[in-house]
Amino acid sequence: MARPRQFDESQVIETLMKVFWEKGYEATSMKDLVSASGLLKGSLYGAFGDKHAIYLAALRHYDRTRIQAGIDMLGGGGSPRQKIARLFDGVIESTRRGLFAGGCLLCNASLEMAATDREIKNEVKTTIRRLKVAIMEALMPQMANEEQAASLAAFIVSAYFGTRVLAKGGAPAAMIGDTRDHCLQLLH
Amino acid sequence: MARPRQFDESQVIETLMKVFWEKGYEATSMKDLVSASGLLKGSLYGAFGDKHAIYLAALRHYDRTRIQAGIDMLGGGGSPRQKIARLFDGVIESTRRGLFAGGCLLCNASLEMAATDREIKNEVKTTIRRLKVAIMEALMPQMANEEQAASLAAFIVSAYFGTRVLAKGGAPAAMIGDTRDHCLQLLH
DNA sequence: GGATTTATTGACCATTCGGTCAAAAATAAG
DNA sequence: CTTATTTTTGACCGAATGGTCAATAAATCC
Repeated sequence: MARPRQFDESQVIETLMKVFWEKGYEATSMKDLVSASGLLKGSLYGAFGDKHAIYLAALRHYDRTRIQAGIDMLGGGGSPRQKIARLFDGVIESTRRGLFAGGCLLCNASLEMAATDREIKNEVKTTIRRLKVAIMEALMPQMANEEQAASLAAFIVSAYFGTRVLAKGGAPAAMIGDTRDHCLQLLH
Repeated sequence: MARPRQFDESQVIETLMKVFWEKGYEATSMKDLVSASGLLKGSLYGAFGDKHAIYLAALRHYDRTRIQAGIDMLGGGGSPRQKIARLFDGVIESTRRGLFAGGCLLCNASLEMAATDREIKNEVKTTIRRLKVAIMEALMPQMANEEQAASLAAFIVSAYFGTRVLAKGGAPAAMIGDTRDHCLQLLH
């Protein structure tokens, strides 16, 4: 009954996300998004809405893919200690290789946007909670009770986010390794 | 022999810094800087250079004042444990009161600018090292050797930066308290 | 007071910004 | 084929962007 979309929405949002991921919200122009996606402005507005809506969609896509990948890693086999180690090893690995400069989109969004943008802040808050709960569940086998797990999980999220700041700030990979080691030390 | 400046440079840079601190680099316009400082564009360019140079000057001012204030706190009396506790209590305090939304300018700069701006990255890297060394020295009395102190300091910087991300992302103050407690736990 | 030097001022610049819209094109239903 | 519906397209918009500059003003030195 009508003309169909000539692109795959989820494929396009993956591309758009990467632009925001690398450059941040303000430094990304609609022109950047247009040329990265291959679509024209009108199509982007038609499919996703304005720049802000695209950013929000990108952030949700990041949650559904990258954060979920981290959570999946936590769900795999091994001791709590091994699971948490895997989380940090991902950062160390990508710092050593130094290919992609985006860091963590969730952290980027938290610092660039959350203070002035309620909608983004809510999204960030929700995703942080999701990650914390997943870490908590990974820890449970070794914990005396839920409160203990929750508080250690909060701590690990902090340390993890801290490594993302350090990594982007050009700190040596050894600092991230040190952080990892001390976190694991808290798991006996 | 010539007309003198009609403003106090260091007073103006304090004001300019606060604008970048709250809004970030890209979201801050020259108009913002003009109206915050009370100066006109030409005077700003004459005294500090272009927008990028002003940002760099602001970052250095942040190092000289706010980071130095943190370092001074570490230098005061008390056990290593008490000194580190003070560092985190500052974040918890300001999170609870929730007055100023800027978070930590050093973290903001690291995530917004360091990946794409070599000059900013160098400044960030230097300041992070300065902070790490200060923490290290605060820890020394309780450490077996310098390497141990260095690695624990790296870890504390990570956790500390992590709390700045969490705080801006709207995480509850309790999460920051949990982070603090687990850090202190590593100091006997 | 005249000369010299620097700071201030505000008009001005080209470019880019995010966003809109009417016309054209493509599809499916009748 | 006609009609109805939606997407695509690219020209277009006003506003805001970072930055420049010539004219003016204020100070010091001789």
